This record gives sequence, structure tokens and C-alpha cells, in this order.
Amino acid sequence: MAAPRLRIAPSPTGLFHVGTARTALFNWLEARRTGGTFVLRIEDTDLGRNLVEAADGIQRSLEWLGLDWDEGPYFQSQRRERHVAAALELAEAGFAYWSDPMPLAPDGKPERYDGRDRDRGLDRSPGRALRFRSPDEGATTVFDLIRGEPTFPNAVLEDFGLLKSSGDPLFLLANVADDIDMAITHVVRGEDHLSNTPKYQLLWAAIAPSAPLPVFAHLPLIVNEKRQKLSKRRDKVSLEQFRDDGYLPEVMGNFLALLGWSPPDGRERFAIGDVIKEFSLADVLSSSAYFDLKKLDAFNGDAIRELAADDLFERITPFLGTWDPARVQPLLPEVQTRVVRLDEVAPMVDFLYLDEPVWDDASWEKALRQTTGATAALLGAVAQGWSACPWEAEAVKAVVVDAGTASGLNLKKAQAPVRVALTGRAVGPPLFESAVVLGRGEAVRRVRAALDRVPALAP
RNA sequence: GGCCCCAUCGUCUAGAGGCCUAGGACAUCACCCUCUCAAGGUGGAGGCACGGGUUCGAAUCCCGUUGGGGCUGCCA
Repeated sequence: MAAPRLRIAPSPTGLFHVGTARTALFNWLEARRTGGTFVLRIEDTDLGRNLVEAADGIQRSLEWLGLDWDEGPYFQSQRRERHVAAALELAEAGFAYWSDPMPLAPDGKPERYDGRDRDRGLDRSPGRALRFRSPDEGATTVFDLIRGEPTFPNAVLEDFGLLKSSGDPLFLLANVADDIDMAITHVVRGEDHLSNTPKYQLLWAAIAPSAPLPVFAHLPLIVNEKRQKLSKRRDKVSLEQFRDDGYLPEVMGNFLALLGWSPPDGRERFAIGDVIKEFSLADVLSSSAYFDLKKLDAFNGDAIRELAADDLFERITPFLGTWDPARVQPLLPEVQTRVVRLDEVAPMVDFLYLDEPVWDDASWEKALRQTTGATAALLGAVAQGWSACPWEAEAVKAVVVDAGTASGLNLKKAQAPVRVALTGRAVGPPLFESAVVLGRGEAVRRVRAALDRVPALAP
């Protein structure tokens, strides 16, 4: 048997959908496992909805995930003539017929087509669309690696459109014609296409009766918490968004692979490249999968913690914007166990870069309560101690411990106002390491500045 | 409405008739550790939608019910 040919065929109508990413991944895995060919085809037939930058976004997203393609990108819009020619041949052969627009319903949309033009023998003319004449009898069976052999009565298939009244090709026509021309052998796509597949097969047989039909694999849908297909309108679905939020590409690939499939040995954490040999479309589950952000976060946090220091440094740099990453580098090991996403780093260490920390009043009030009337004495002692002690974490800590003891406060309480003084917040990376990185001068200055904010008449 | 698909802890899943007293992961709860917050460690709670069959034996096979979803566009 000839080497398989698979394709990912996204439409450039917006950001890259995670569902498309998962479909691309499974196509890629199957292509790589079998030594087949992975084709990228941009389905931009709907000129009105295309976004020029989206096609580029598709390619960059695939690259980001590490999914390389062997052919393409092909652009469907550039194959318009071939699609139209195929459609006209279909009309000529009686597989399709011309049809007038349907009257508008009260809601302003055209009514559902009822087959009224089937036998009118209308000519091709401006304003008329071309429709496929679906068989009235018989049934069409789809051979699906994941779902078995669903069979559809042909009578329920509507006479779907091939060409718009503008003359432009529609999805099914372009999709099938291209799959024929590109000799696609495996159509791996979302389950939402399953119901369209009998139409796909009928069209294929009409255009290229001698070409063997591809084998199908309809992947389970990725759904939201309401178990509905992920939608761009209500759900967070763009890969670009996940990238910008600081999810690691290898984690996204790993997580997406687990939606509907798992390696035979049951392990959950893996690189997609390591799982090629174990992958099998036949092992893909058939029930829909919820996209669980919590689990993605857990995976991402784990992966961040496993990063080597220099790797982490490189990955964090773009998330710091204009800030010099070298400044935070000494604190990175402490930051590493505290972030789940890369975009959490900047707000966690902003105090190192800003002239004044972002002051959180609630944190300060809480710190004052923990130290009651001793805040001023405590901060005074810390400022004095820090001015003279060796500038390393242990010594810096000892100063706070001693200052606390002198005020009758344990370290847990004593560190609170000091932390707010330095970082502006009640939570953050370990205080003493942070102080060391901040620098003696600035640290002491901030403690003194905080001293001025202690209420004169403490409760 | 019609057609099609689906159904194991809250979630992702393991499970292809006896290995199941249903395993793992995330989430959750408790405890330990602890300068905040994390991380880490230990332990706990939690599921085969329901009803019929088939079988010596069913989470696994069959039928039905219920529930959920998809498609039904001159979108893809």
C-alpha cells in the first residue's frame, strides 16, 4: 500500500483554534508514524471572512507546536478554477442542477431549501447557485477508524450547494476536489464533520468514481464545561492566547494529545515526538473531552519546574518586555516553583524593576495588624540592622529574626511588614533572597519609607 | 422535527467477559514541612446513567430507556 497522505485544512477566519491544533496534531502523529505525507491546506474559499494575517497565524501556530508539514501551504482560493470546472462537469453530467435563491423568512434569513428546483431544468445564469442532486434512495456508509461504520439513509441528505450564486465554490466542493487532487488517503477531522461525510463520499464518487475513497477518522470534539463544542465566541480557544499566557508549547502538545488518546502504558507526561510510534487512530476514544484548564495548568507548572535554569531564563525573557532579565536571574530558582504560567513572572518580580513597589493597602493593613504596636520599632531595627550586616540571605534573615524577637514577634509575623515594605504585597518570592537581589541601599530605603506609613497612634 | 454520534470518580482516562474490593492523573479535603505564597511528602473522600437480556460469570457483548452532543447554511 502506498504511503498515506494526510492533511490539515484550517480556514483563516481568526485565531488558531485549539480544536484545530488537536486535529493537526493527530494528523501529524499518524503521518509521522506511517512515514506518510502531511499536507497543509488553507481553506480560504469564503473571501468575505478571510483575514490576511490568519493564514500566517496558522503556520506560526503549527510551528510553535512543533508540527512540521511536508507539502503546502496550498491555498484553496488559488484553485478556484479547478473547483468551478469540477462543478460544471457535475452539472453537465446531471449530478448537479441550478437553483434560484430561496425566499427570505420573516427572520431575514433564506428559508431552508426544499428541493423545489430539482427538476426545473434551470440554466446556468447569474444569481443561480449550483446544487448537488443527492440520491433519494439507498444509504451511504462511512468507514471510520474511530466510529466503525455509521450508515446514513440518502433520503435525508439535502441537496447541498456546490457553487454560490456568485459563482464561488462552497466548502464541500472545494474540500472534496482538493482531497481528490492531493490524493488524500486519510481524512482525520473533528466529529462535527461526521454528518457531512456521506455528502463528501457521494460528491467524491461523482467527481472521481475511479479514485479510492479516503479512510476517515472523526475525532471526539473538545467541549466546554457545558459539554458543547468549543466556540470562539464564548470560550478561550485560541492557541495564540495560550502562548501569550505563558503556556509551554510542549505542554500544549502533550495536553492536546491526551484529549481522546493515551499511550498504551498510561503515562501522561510526554513529548509528542516520543509518542509517534505508539500512536494509533484506532485507539482514539469516541466520546467528547472537556478542555480542563486546571489540568493544563498543573502540567504547565510541572514542566516549568523541570526546566533547566538557562532554559527558563530564555523562555521568561519575552515575558519581561523591556525589563532586563539579568536583574531577576538570581531569583529565578525561587520564582520557578511559584508560577504556573510564564506570564505570572513579571507581576511577581516587578518590585525589582519599579522605582516604587506597587503598594497593596490590604497587604499593609494586614501586616500592621500582625505586628500591632510594634511595627515602627521592628522596621526601625531592620533598617538599622540591614545597613550594617553582610548582604546575603542568612544574615539578612537574622536581622529580621532579631528585630522581631526584640519586639516580641516571631518570624512569621515580623516578616510581614518587611515584605510589604520591599515588594508592596503580602505574598511573593522568599523575602530574604528578594532583599539580597534588590540591593542593600534600596532595601533599606524602602523599609524607611514604610516606616513613614506606620500610623503615629498605633492601636 | 429528521439523521448521526456518544455515555467509567467533578474532569481527563486505564479497562477489549473472570487479573476489578474498578487503577492512574488533575481538581478537592486533612496532616507534615514552612519567613508569605508556592513547591514537596503522607493520607482520605469520590465513579461503571438506568432497565432488561446473553453468560457459570458483564464496567466490558446485545436491546431498550434516559441524558448529552453534532449535523441539517449560497460558513468551514
